[in-house]
Amino acid sequence: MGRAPCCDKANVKKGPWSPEEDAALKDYIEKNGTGGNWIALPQKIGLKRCGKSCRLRWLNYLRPNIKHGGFTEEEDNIICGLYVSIGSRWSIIAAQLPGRTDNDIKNYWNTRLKKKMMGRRKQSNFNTKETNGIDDNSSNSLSSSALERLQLHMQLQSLQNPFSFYRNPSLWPKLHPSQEKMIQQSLIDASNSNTVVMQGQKYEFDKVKPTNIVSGFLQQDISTNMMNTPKVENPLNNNSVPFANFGNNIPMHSSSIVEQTNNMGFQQVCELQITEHDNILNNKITMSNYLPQEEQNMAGFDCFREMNGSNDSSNLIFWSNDSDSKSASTSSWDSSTPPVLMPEGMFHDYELGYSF
DNA sequence: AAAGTGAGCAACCGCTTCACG
DNA sequence: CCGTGAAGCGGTTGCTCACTT
Repeated sequence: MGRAPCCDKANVKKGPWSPEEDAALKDYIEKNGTGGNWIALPQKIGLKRCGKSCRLRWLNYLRPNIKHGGFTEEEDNIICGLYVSIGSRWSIIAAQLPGRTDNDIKNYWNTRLKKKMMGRRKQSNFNTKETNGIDDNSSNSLSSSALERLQLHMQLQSLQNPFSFYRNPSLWPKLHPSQEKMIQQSLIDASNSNTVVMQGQKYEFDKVKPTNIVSGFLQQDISTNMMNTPKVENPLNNNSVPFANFGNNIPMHSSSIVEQTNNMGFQQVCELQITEHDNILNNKITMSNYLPQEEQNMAGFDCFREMNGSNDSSNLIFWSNDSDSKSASTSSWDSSTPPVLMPEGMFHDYELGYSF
């Protein structure tokens, strides 16, 4: 016995909207608003449509200032970056792209952007697949989304061979042996050099440095586990980061994804995401870099959580501070307080970052 | 020219979350 | 605190159209 339907399914029209229906809905809402009740709306207008259908049509198509198609490279970068970071939370991603709807972004990702990304992945992954003998089916326990993000992350990691947590298994969640093998192979691949060039800068692996723990994250002493601290040979662009907040400690990344991905190439953004993951997993930053506070407890690295085979976030050592789990739904497009990436709040969780 | 195929996208479905009495 | 209805959300479906065989 399921719940009652929201409308009389027999008497509502389904399928594509006609121009007349569009005009009626648009005209009514522009004059009277939604009245806070979508279910009652079609009756008032005289439309034989479900209220949910009206809402969807308005939000995704009729609403003013909606953009369709023609995604820019910058938008690609933002979507890519946020997808790797927070997964398929389309409403949150859409909130960072004015004029874009979650449905549009979802479709765009599923039909084009993912292929673009995976295309790079496949190309560069061809050789390592030949030699490492790891069966793709070994990761069946992961959801496709989580696996996809993990693969993207790892592949991009091995592409650029950066310093990262992959050399530091003690910080990992518990994995299935096959998953562990898969990741460790990536480490081997990445271990040939102690120098890496990222975003036009050369980084060099250096001695281990202790780092403070950021509030809300790992409650263990990671000083002995910390990854080698990258040495920045060329100064970062001071215009992009409020360095004054950190004294001599300079975080690897600058402000928000939105700001940072401007003028970046696709690959560069993905590199950035690797760095972001590394920083988070090394407890240097928190999700506040991406999400408003109320989102942070929700938007974890679900792929790792899934790998751990549990929804219990307490099982992950780097996943804590579960006190407030307000829903993501406050982030919807038509919310009165849409979430935005707030540059001024970006760094409040930093305590120490990378040092020269 | 017709049939087959696949990409793109609008819309739907059903579950979750929120708000309110 | 609980129950209920509405809104929000993400996954999925199915239609259309362009391209290929």
